[in-house]
Amino acid sequence: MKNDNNYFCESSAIHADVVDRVRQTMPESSDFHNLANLYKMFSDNTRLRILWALSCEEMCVCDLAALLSMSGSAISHQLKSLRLSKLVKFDKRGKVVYYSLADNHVRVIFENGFLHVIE
Amino acid sequence: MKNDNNYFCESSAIHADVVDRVRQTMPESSDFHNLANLYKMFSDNTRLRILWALSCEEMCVCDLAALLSMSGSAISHQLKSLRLSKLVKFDKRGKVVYYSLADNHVRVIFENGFLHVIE
DNA sequence: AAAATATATGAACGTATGCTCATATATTAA
DNA sequence: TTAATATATGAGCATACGTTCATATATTTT
Repeated sequence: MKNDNNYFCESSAIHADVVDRVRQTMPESSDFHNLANLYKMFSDNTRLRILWALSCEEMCVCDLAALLSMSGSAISHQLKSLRLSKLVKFDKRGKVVYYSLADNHVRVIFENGFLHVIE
Repeated sequence: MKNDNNYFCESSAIHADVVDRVRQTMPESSDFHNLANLYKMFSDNTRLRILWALSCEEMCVCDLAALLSMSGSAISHQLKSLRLSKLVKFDKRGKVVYYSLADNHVRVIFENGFLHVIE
């Protein structure tokens, strides 16, 4: 017989003490949500290269499109995500919009990531 | 008239010097690929909570299912991804499989992430 | 004012992703 | 040996995501 409890393993949770202990120190749900969204920005090749480029120098949309051999539209869409996540800031000068990193956290996150990847 | 060059902004790349400079220091394509895949593991709420739980204590599939109120199947599928990414290791004792973090890099990545999220 | 340029954005489309469900395998218990 | 338990896995499905395309807006150039 398959009842609801089966799915949640309650009738047989092998280490209730472990589960309880971990549960009590769990960060808030919203923290995980925010963290997942932050890492999502780093989980796409295009966004990753954009962030890396901006960690070198301020660049406009057209520069980024040329650097990555992609359409300005694709770059612009990704920049919108990065803006919404507050990872980049921009400065419009004439008809050109210059993007740069919002703060240095991004650089730190990069460094740690590369450390792990290179091993 | 719309030609191929339009899409790559070559005819008008506003700052060819900047683009060239950044291009020359670009990491290899495979590095970005690996890094994106690493962060992808951290970009999902379920995986993030699994990793966090395992950063506290070694846990079996059933424990994790109970902790996160999810099916063992869902947990098992995610653990497979984490295994393939070499972020977790496991130890089968009897019919129970105990999972734990593969190394301490995961903890470091977590700490940096939370720092940014909390601000 | 009209044309050209840089960027932004909504819709559409194909692909990737995460979960469920059914089922398989391995181990222990009866 | 048979039943029960813990985990793994493939197929299917609904949703999310990233790019293209068409088009809009803002600014500069002619």
